[in-house]
Amino acid sequence: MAKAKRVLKWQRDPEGMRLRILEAAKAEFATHGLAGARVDSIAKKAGANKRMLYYHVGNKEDLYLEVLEGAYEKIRAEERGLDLEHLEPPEAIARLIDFTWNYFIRNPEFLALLNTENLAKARHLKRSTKVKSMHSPFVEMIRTVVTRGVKSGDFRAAVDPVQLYISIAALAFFYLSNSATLSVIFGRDLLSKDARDERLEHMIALVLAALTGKSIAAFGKSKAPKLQVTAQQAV
Amino acid sequence: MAKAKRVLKWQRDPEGMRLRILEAAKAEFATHGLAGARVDSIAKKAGANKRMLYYHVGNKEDLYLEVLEGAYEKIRAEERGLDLEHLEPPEAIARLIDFTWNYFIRNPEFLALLNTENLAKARHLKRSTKVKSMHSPFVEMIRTVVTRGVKSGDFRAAVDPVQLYISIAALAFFYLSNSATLSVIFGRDLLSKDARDERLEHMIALVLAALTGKSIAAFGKSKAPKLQVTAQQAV
DNA sequence: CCGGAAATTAACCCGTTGGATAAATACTGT
DNA sequence: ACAGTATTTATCCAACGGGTTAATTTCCGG
Repeated sequence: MAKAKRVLKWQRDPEGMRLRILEAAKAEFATHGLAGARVDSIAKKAGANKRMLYYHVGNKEDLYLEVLEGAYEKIRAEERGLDLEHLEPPEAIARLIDFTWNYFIRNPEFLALLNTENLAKARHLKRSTKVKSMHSPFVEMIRTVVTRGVKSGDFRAAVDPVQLYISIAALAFFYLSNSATLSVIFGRDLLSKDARDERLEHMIALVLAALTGKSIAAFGKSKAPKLQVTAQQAV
Repeated sequence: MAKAKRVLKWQRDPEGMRLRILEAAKAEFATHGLAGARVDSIAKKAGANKRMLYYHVGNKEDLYLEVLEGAYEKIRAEERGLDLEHLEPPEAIARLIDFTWNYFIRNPEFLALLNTENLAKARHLKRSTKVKSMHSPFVEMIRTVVTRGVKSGDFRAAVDPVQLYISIAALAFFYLSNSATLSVIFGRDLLSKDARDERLEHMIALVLAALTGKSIAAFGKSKAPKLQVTAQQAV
């Protein structure tokens, strides 16, 4: 009877199963893209059966969309916890950059998912009702910081918050998302601790120098590490 | 005899065929990624037969690598024609940004290919002998511009040319590569003529303001359109 | 304790896809 | 001309992969 009885049958756990499926799917889609992802592989990783995916979520594309929406929800949630209102404008921008950078580092699948979705020309995102509704009041948050900075004299000129946000995301996103090819091209490991610190410093220096007019050298060394926004995990 | 004789048999054209295959492959890989690309589809688009791909290039991955190498060669070639040496440092940087931006716009497949390769963790690029040897003397070109700018007093502080190059590429790359999702999120068409002009202006303003210390507003409106670097096609 | 719904498994279906084989056709040098 | 090679076409196939069907097991309300 020792081995004979198999593994105590199985237990029911719909919610848990659903989560495990989505988690496994996120990993799979992130590493292989939409077309490269294998449904069977997701099932196995989730400790499930292929049929379960269809039972709990839907077909491959539904699954993918759900994963994508989840990813957006997660970052937006963390962003909301940033509250830049109570910081001096330059500090606020620095914190935003720091957060964005570290979020991307902590969640590499997010980068991959976005790239995958853009390869698909945002085909899935377009048909998503959820995501469209959550276009963050984040832009407003940034707009406030910028105008506040201009008034206080910290910033020299107003900047379109959308442009600024995209630029900040760009500086971090591109570096991390393309670190593999860039590392080969430039022959240096761009993901080493030192390289990452240097990059964060550079980004903050670049943006703040542009906004404040102070020398790009004024934002060196000390700044970045100090304000480490690790932001409470929002899940 | 009018229709009977078919289409005059066929003509031999190895080089032409090879080019058509690579061109078709570039388009296919760019739109569907590596896993999503279909060999048959490439063949059809090239006006060829699947067997031809294997005959002239090799299997799917070989084909992909060749396309990727070609893409790198092309941009490096155009970059070489930029000669920033004869420009005032700020002009040189502006021109570099302008060129990068317009190159990306003219060659959207390049962006997609890079993303695809990064999804694959640069697996193919690593085993490429060609690409590694051509890591542009481009970095040196930029380094020269920067140090020249510092000496002349145009720039306030020296910046690591690699960081600067990555940042410039980032500002353009991310915006264009992610325009699909960003457009959905922000609810505006980021690829309209106006939006593109605005973006170019913003990028130049941001980088030059950071480097020179002049107000971010000083680089408005007029600058960008004037120096249109369309760069002679290098193929 | 039992009947039925919910959850899970095992097995199969069938179009697709990368790749291979073999035969046909054009071209080249001699 | 003609042999030999380079190029191209026409089929074929085994594996894969998404999706489905049907049977099995757990659980919950009455």
